[in-house]
Amino acid sequence: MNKFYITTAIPYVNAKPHIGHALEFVQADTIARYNRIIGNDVLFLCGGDENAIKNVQAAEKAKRPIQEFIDENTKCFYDLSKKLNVQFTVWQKGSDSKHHLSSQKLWELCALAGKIYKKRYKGLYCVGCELFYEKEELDQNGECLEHPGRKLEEVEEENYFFKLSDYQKQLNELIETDTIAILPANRKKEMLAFLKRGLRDISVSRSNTRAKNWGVSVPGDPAQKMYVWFDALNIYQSGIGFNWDMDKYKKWWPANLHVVGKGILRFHAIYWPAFLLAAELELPKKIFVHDYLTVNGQKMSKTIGNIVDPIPLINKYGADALRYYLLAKVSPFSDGDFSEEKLKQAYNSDLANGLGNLVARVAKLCENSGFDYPEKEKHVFVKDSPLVEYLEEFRFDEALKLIWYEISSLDRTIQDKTPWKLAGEDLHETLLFLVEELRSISNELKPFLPETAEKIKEQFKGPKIISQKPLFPRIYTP
RNA sequence: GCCAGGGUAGCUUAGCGGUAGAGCACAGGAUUCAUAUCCCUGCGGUCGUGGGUCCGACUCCCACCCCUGGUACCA
Repeated sequence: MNKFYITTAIPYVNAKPHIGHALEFVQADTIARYNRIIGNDVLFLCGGDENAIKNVQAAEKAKRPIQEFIDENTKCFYDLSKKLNVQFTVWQKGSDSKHHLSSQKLWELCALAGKIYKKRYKGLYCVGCELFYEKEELDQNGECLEHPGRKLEEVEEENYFFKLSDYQKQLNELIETDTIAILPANRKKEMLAFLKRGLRDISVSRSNTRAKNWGVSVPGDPAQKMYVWFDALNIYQSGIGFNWDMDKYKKWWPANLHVVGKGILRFHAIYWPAFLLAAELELPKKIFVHDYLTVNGQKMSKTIGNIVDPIPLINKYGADALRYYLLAKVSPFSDGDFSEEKLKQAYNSDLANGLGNLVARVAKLCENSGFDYPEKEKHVFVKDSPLVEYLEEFRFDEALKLIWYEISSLDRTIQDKTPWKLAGEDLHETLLFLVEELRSISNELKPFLPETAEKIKEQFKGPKIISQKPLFPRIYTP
């Protein structure tokens, strides 16, 4: 049995989850479930990036105590995962003291290796945003886009820096040779292009004042907090015991797969491996980079007010319906679009008329026949089969297309054999074939639509098969 | 600005030198085991725009337009 350690990105908890988070959860869960089915020992981690300054700002805006605000938002993400049947094994909070100690250990290892040093940093600071900006990021008046009319201050601060520049050659080699594999290939090229331009050292700490005294303290310097990414990435290690249960850590590290959105690839492909190299720890094996969801062709944004909350959709259509949409109708390697209209369409044509109707008609035929259908075990994830290849390449859309082709083939077979006109051995043989095919389909659906797969399995396990209420009742109203 | 990827029927997309394929949606027909379902047939494309190469281009070359991402110490 091989171990398989998979992570999603650690969501920011400054706001409630949206449908984009659901996309990543479901993609990663499908990979995790697939690995469990083929017999791997799986650990599936998510958590909350709770130490970012933006969380503090969001809490202040909401006039709430920080910890309370964060705990509440974190719970929303956790609840979403539950509602989507996403089976995380570990949920690591960034505000957890174990995580703090673990991150301090990582820092100490980097410092011990001589890769962290102190330097004065001078930059243009926007008090409104509480962020530093580069000159190129500002408008023609030299003011930040969010706060026009407000002058930026030149702030000088002493920070700790990480010697990222030492790792350019090594990282290039690691990515080039797929020692750290980045999928799809154009994302790998993007990172190689980034490396080619040369790496600068990065600041990895903030003054307590600037961090609003929130976050992980720098070891040996209580006046400074860690740069959020330094500790956020380390959630992948702190969640599995780094510096608090080393046996557990040794069992699971390194990560076999990080699932991330395209916007945070650099942190995972460049910074994270560099920190680990400095600390002389092992490196993640693979990074799967998905794109984003638009809504009705528009980018989701608070300003436009088109953020889609997945919870009501799950309540209305069911977790598997949303899972189906996100996996089958969104291309994993390019931006996909979401609208409730499209979800409803996919629900009615593919789930209600397709899978659901097929299940209903076969069940009724079996019930009417009065025959027995003894259960047989069958493996569907056969090495080198197209379905497995699609799964290994994260082509969930193609994988489901394949399964839906089988569904419509079965419908055609039924049409062709007209079992309602048959009797005796002819009928039994035909129905046995249909039942076996349906059992295969339910097995194949397990990583994608776990609840539905289970229902079909139960209904068709035999020996007696009877009709039950529809899996996906058709939806007529808007 | 520069770099990478993309623009194919209403929607999602396959094809990447030899008279455009699929699914959904839509229209008609047939059937009744089934969730007004399923099955069959049909409708629907000057393949982003303008040039060029070639006997022949969605497919190769050039220019331009639009979309997405990257272009670091914001996430």
